[in-house]
Amino acid sequence: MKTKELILETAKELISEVGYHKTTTASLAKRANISEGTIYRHFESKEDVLVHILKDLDARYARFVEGLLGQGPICLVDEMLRQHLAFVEENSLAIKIMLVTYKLIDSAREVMESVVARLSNFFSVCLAKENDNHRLQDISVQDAAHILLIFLFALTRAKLYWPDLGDLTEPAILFCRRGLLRE
Amino acid sequence: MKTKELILETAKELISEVGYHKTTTASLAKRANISEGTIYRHFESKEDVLVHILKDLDARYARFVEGLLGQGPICLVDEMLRQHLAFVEENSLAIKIMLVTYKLIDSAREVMESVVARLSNFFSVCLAKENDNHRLQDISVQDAAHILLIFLFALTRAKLYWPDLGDLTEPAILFCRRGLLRE
Amino acid sequence: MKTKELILETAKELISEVGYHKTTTASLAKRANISEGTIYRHFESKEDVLVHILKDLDARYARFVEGLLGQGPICLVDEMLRQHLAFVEENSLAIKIMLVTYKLIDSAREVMESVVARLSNFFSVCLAKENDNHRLQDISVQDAAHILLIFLFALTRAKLYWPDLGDLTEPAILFCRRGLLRE
Amino acid sequence: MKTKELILETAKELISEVGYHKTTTASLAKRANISEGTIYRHFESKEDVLVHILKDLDARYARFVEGLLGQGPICLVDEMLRQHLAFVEENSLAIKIMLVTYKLIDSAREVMESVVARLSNFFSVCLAKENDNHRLQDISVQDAAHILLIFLFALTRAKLYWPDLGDLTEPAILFCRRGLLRE
DNA sequence: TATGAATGAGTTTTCATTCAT
DNA sequence: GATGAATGAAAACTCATTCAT
Repeated sequence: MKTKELILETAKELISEVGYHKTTTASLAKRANISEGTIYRHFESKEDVLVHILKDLDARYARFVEGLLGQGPICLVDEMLRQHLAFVEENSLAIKIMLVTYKLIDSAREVMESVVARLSNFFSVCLAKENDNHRLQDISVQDAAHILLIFLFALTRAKLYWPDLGDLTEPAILFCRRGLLRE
Repeated sequence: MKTKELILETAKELISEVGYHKTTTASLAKRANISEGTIYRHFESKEDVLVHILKDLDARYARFVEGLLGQGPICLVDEMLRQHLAFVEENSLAIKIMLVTYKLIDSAREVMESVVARLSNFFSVCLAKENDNHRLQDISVQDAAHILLIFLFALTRAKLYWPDLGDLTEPAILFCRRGLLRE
Repeated sequence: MKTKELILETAKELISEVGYHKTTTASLAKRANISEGTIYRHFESKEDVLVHILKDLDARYARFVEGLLGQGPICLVDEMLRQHLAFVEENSLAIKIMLVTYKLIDSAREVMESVVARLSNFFSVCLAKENDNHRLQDISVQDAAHILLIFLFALTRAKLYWPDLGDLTEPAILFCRRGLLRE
Repeated sequence: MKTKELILETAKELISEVGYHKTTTASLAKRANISEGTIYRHFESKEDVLVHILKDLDARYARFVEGLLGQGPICLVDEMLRQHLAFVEENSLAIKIMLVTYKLIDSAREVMESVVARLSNFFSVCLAKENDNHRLQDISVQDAAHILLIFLFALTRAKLYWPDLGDLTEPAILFCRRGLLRE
């Protein structure tokens, strides 16, 4: 693994464990078995490390959504949620970081907004299709997209932060179908 | 206003605006028009200020839930969500603080867990009643409670952090009723 | 007890227990059940409290020496040491304070010097008498006085700080007599 | 000189001059011509600097005693005192610090106790030999060891803090021999 | 590229002292 | 005389960043 990647991976672990402010450049260097100075050979600042982690997440998510949309016309609520939660699982560390930093650090907020915009747009597209098929309950596509959006974040947080609640995926999918779609 | 309350109110503003770590005792003192030393006459440490804010929120929430449960046998999903969101509005600053600190500061996590336990218990009680009346869809009371729990937090976050999404209260209530209850 | 005395007595306890720097005006006020401001009604500063304690000790010691010298021509080494150690016991707190502060606080050093001068002079007078009676070993009166002086301080410290060593009074007196006097 | 040693040497000077509490990290850094932060690269805390000074003294003293005991069976009171006072002269700063801090700072007390234990044990061994040769006056070995112990500390303090008294080494040795040993 | 010692501005915290009541 | 809240200067300590090697 290249040094730069090593720093990023280590930072992901550390920040998701203890938070951005409690992750010091000293602790990061120690955990990665490099010197503090080396961090600054690869990144402009501590915040820059964070930005790289989040920008990378944003890019992965962009590819993920592209992949989903390219799969064809099928775009069911079930599938959408299931796949998203799989994405969450694969990118849990970076997502954890995004969710706790976007209110605290400006550069993180921008990335969060980009992800949210992409996600929101994706849901709108999918739900518009369902609406065309008259499968949507009487709710505006936009409201439905927003509700789906925040509900997905809720599930994400449940998965990442409250694993004690158990795996809510299946009942949640059922709940969403009933809540949004006609039989 | 007593100095102690002044400090707490100012801290609520400041922390909810810029976060706990960026709120320094110096900035807090300046905003409250007191000296830094005065903070330490009333609180043991900076973290103690945070704990007071959150413990106070926990107490308010306990009273709120007690009030709801005391209102009588009526305990509909509609009402539950509406009242909770009103509570959120009235305590928006402290709730914002709780939501961004509970993953970062141990003492905040404890308060969060207390609030969640109370809320979860409340939802279980309410949904058990709906279940007795055979109004609950085929979903376990516990799963339903958990889903309601995380969805309420999602709505709270939407209200506090993403006001651009507009007021989702009514569509969200409809969504929940459809998702959880029979006609 | 007058407030001023109460403060002095409490300060003696506290300073001899934890030292001058760790004795804060807040802890002193709390232990004495008065307010911090009250200390400043009776003393100019925290150091002034210390000075009063030590000046008082100095005065007591002056009276003590006067008493000894007034007792008549008898002035044996035995008696001198025994009486001094009794004085130490009666004024243990203030002496403890003097012994740990005289190197650290200027005003304390002055008092210590006064006590030492008085003590040294007293020993010189006594030993000069012994010398006139040809009871002193071949050692100058001054050297003998100095040795007695530092040995007395050593015994004092042993009594106050190393009680585990047991009561060394009697063997110490024997040691001194053998060391300084002819049979 | 390495920075760590520079800090230790400077701290020795400063603390022995003005005391531990009046030695601030700022004054230490200034005197050593380094920044305050540098102190904390080499030591965990201000107290840790003190502990290093005292632990180092303890180690030196251990080596010194080992050296003395290894010199062979000769172990006369004269020699013992003379050598110890030479040790005091060579380590005057650290010893000064130990003598004024051991009542005030817990970690210093521990080191003092270690030194005292070593010293006490050493004196017991030596005096037991003198006793075997029937050279000891009628005094228990333990009492004699304790008296020698406190008398040595008295001489140490005289040397370090009351140089005005002149060099008492020779009369003090004579005094001890007469006080403890038979002709 | 990598190091790691050094920096210094910034942070929390302490505490003797003051002063309006 | 007594109070105790408020002060502010100074203390210990932290940490992102730099730079000579």
